[in-house]
Order: sequence, then C-alpha cells, then structure tokens
Amino acid sequence: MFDTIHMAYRETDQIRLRKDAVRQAILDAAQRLIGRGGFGAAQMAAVAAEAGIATGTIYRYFPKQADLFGELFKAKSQRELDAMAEAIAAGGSAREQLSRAVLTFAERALRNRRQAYALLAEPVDPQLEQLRLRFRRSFAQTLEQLLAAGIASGEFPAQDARVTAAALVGAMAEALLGPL
Amino acid sequence: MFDTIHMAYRETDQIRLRKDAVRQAILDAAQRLIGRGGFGAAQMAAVAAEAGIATGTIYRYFPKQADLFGELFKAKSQRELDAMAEAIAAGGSAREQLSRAVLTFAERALRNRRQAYALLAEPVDPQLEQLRLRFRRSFAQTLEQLLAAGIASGEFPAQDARVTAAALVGAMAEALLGPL
DNA sequence: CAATGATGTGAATCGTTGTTCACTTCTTGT
DNA sequence: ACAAGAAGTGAACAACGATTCACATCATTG
Repeated sequence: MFDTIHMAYRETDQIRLRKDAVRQAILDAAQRLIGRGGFGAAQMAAVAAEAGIATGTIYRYFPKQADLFGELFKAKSQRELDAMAEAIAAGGSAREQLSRAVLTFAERALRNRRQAYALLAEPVDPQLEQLRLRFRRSFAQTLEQLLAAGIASGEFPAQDARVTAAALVGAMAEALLGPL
Repeated sequence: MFDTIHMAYRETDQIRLRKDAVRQAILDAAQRLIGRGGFGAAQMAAVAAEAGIATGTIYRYFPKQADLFGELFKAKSQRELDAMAEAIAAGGSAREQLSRAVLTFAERALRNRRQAYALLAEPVDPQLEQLRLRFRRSFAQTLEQLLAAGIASGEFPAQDARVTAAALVGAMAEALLGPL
C-alpha cells in the first residue's frame, strides 16, 4: 500500500513553455479578431476557433472574458500612450510638442482604424469601460503636463490646463470618429 | 341571420383620448426611469411597472423598444439643439455667440446630469447610437456655421470649420464626462 | 506500466431582456 | 343583453453569448 505512493506530475519547463504558447495564441487570436471586427467580433467561441482550441480552454487561462479583453486593452492603450509620450519627449517648443502629440495620436489611429474605434468608442461592458476611462484620463494628464509647462513659460495663455486637456482628448476622439 | 349584423365598435373620442393618455404615460414613465438611471434602467418591464400597465401593453403603442427610446431620444436631443440655436440667435460677435453656445450646452447638461450622460455617452443599441451620431453631427453643423461666419468676418483665423466644429463637440462632451 | 494530477474538450446550462400571443376585459352599436 | 372588435394582460418564449463541468486526454514519476 505505502510502496505505491507516486509523487507523479509536477510542472516541467516543457509544459510551462507550451502553456505560455497557448496563452499567447489566445491573445493573438483575440487581437486578430478585434483588429478585424472590434470586440464584438471576438466572442469566446470565435476566439477559440481562431486559436484552434476549444472554448473551454480559454477559461483555463482567463477566468472571464473581461480579463482577456482587459489585458489586450491595456497593452494596446499603453502602446498609444507611450507613443504620445515619445512624441512629446522629442522636445521643441510647447506648441511643437503639442502639435506632434496630437498628430501622432491621429496618425496612429488612422493607420489602424478598426482598433482605434475599438479602443476609443466601441460599446463595451462596464469593466472595460472603466479601463477606457482610466486611459482617457492618462492621455489627458499627459497633455495637461504639457499645457501646464507651456502656460508657465508664457507660451500659452493662462487657462485651466485640466479642462483644456480633457477637451483636447475629446476633440481628438470626436474628430476621428468620422473617419473611423 | 342578416338582421343580427352589428356594426359594433369604432374608435370614439373617449377612447382616442385614453389611448393618447396611455401613450403619454408610457413616455413619461420611461423618461422618469431614464432620468434616474439612464436607458439601462428603462427595461420594458420596468417602464410598464412605472406606468402602471402590463408589459405587453407597451407593444400596443411602440412596436420595438428602440422606437420608444428613439422618440424620447429625439425629443430630448432636439430640445438641447434648439437651446443652443437660441443661444446663438441672441446675437453679438461670433466669439460671444460661440461662448454662449458652449456655456448653454454645458449648463443644461450639468443641470440634468443623468439625462446628459444618457444622451451623450451611455452605451445604447445600434439604432439609438445612429440617432446619437446624427445629433452630434447636427450640433457640429450648428457650430460649423457659426465658425464659418466668424472666419468670413475675420474674427477667427482661417481654419477647417468642419474639423473644428467636430472637435468642439468632442471637447464639450469629454470635458463634461468627468462631472457626469 | 500504473498512478496521479494537470490540461483540453465542447455540448449543455445559465442569465438576461426584449418580444410574442392566447386569453381576458372593456367599449360600442343594435 | 349581445355580438363584434379593440385594448389590456403577463406568463411563456426566443435569442444570444458567456460560462460551466463531467469527461477525455496527456505528461510525469516511481
């Protein structure tokens, strides 16, 4: 009885690698579908089919759809935020920085319209909407800093930088809504 | 056989009045619920309960939920559009007109926040989203005319009035999103 | 190979709302 | 009172996609 105890199974590197690959395959599949048809096209069954696995398998890696979407949403939004920050970091006058920031945002959105629409305006469930709001605030804060610097240096007239920043974010989004 | 033919029933004024009252009661009930919790709180069953009638009765008056919502959406949005037009019609310089237009919009939104959120940003089904887009365009067109006049008179610098108008609409909406 | 424990599966289930419809109730004209 | 037709009812239904779960399969170690 006691000599048949088996400490069988523990995760090996081989398995860990495969699991990472599956996880990535799910993310990639979802990304492809979102890139083509927005979040609406990325139903769990469709993602599974695109990834070549069963629906249930997704749930071994992401407890909820919102977790899967959230991870992608964060990654993509963060990339846009970084791109804008980089555009600003390139230096120049506040006016030049602001111009580059807005232009960068718009150009990148127009280069990947479906994704931009998904990130900016597509109806999503509350959990994602929360994320979207947070990122909008991040964009606004980035612009707000820039504005504040411009105001301090006298390059921009005195104004409420926070409101102006929010207005800029809204203006960019709305002006892009047509083309998207 | 033939002497028992009854031309019974035809709509009388009494009935027409009652039907109008029921229809209005449905609209009022929906408006109250939307004013308290947005479109999401105005499920058909809830509207019926609020109006004191059965769910099915609503469908005697509105074939689809979107028809009910659409009628309210149009009425409310049109009122806001009219208010903005009135603010502009009060005259003055282009700058003054623009200032009044934006101020009017913001003040009215802040006075009825839940409704403003419902009209501006709450996730809704595609048919309503279409309406929202159309009204956003109407607002933009109103502002665009104003901008064009200001540019023609040399009061505003030369610019693409259409883009600026869309940006203004977006800026107003986004800047209000925080308070809402 | 056997035992163990994990991962993979996908059909069935669940939850949520809008919508329907067979039936009841009411109104009208004879 | 009665027949005809309309309005009112609300429980049942439909649609849709996320989520579950009992089962199959695979990997690991003694």
